[in-house]
Amino acid sequence: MGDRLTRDVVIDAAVAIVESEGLVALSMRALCEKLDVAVTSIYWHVGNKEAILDALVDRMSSSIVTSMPKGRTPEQRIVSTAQSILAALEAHAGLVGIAHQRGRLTVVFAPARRQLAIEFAAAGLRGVRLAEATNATLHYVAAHCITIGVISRSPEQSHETVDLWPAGAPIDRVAVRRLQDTPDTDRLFDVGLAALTRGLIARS
Amino acid sequence: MGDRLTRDVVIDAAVAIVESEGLVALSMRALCEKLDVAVTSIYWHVGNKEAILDALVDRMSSSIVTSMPKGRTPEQRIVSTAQSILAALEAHAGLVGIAHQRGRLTVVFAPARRQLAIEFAAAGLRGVRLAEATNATLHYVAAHCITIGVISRSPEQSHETVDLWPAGAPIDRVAVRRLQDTPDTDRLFDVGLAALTRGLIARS
DNA sequence: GGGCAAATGTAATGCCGTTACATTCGGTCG
DNA sequence: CGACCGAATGTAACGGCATTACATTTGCCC
Repeated sequence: MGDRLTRDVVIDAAVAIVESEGLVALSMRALCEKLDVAVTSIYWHVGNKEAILDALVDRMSSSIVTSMPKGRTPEQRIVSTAQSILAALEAHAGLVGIAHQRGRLTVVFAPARRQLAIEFAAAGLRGVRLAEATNATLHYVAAHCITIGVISRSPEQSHETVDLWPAGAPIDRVAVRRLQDTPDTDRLFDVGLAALTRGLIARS
Repeated sequence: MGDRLTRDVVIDAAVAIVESEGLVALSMRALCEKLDVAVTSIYWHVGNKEAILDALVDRMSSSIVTSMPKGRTPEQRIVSTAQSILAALEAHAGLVGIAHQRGRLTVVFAPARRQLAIEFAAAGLRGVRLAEATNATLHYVAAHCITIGVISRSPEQSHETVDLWPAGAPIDRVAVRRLQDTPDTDRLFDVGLAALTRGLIARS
């Protein structure tokens, strides 16, 4: 009975719910039930569900630390940085979409953006090209995260296979087989990232 | 009074709602109100809201036509194909996310996937590398579409500017200024796409 | 102890998807 | 023609959601 409700307590409970049952399970009712408190108390302390989501994004933002990039060449360090961002974001997969919706992903990315820009500069890029390369890389990572998040929220994928190569096609059998089954998304990310940085660094 | 309700009529109305007021406005109640019919009639003819969404995705799938790729080099044709997919999907921006959730985006992409694979093959790629390049490019386009869709559904962006370069930084002033303000997403897509294809085609 | 604001609770409103049940309509068959 | 039966539609609810008007309690200060 001595325990007074605090904004922090509410946010803690929200984090707990999201991390154990996912973002969809986060409702005001579930929250007040977990806290054994009336709904209105939450509104008193936090205000809104929007405010709760904002607070969750804040928590995520501050808990994300991007490790130092590894590698000898700028290209390696760029890839390393992007991968470390991805790893950091994947730990809070459900929240990335929300953070993005509120334009907060930019803030979360700030250190990584700085790091990437330095590495692209070290690779010889300047001015507009430097800025565009940095932003394109960040956009690549962000888009991948959000896409994965959207996938993970859906219950079952249909996976209907479409036969692309009925007749004798101008593509070898190995490629055809690989094109049929659904690809590994992580692998896809790495392949794309490597190609993207290579293409960005290369002279126009 | 002679007009009997049909599945097609329901789907038509659903399309109309989505195209005029967006996907969020599509509720069973809004639908039956537009049709001047009881809710249960919709359930009788279509079944579910899930079924309605599926039907919408089907409509989108069949209405998407990817134009012939333009350009002389394979690289140009790959970029052209990806851009034409993007344009086709952006016409139905709201539905892309749903299609993706149900794994239907793969089906929608089928012709484009074929086209891309042929062009990558023309660029000299074979086997696993060919398949991976194709999938990575498609994933790039899809992820961008979904990301844009997520953005467009949010009311207002925060756009809080983070000052990245307080002290004398190893980056030129032009780049810094460009890195400060929020970039144009379409431009970002094009820059990334060009670099991605260049990097994918280049020898390992 | 009185008063006052902070904190919490009760109970409602209006959305949403969905469904149990009653009703009407249209055609077929005796 | 009229009974019948299933297809089609309507009524009215259920449970869940976010939110809020209003009453009530609690804790603290004077």
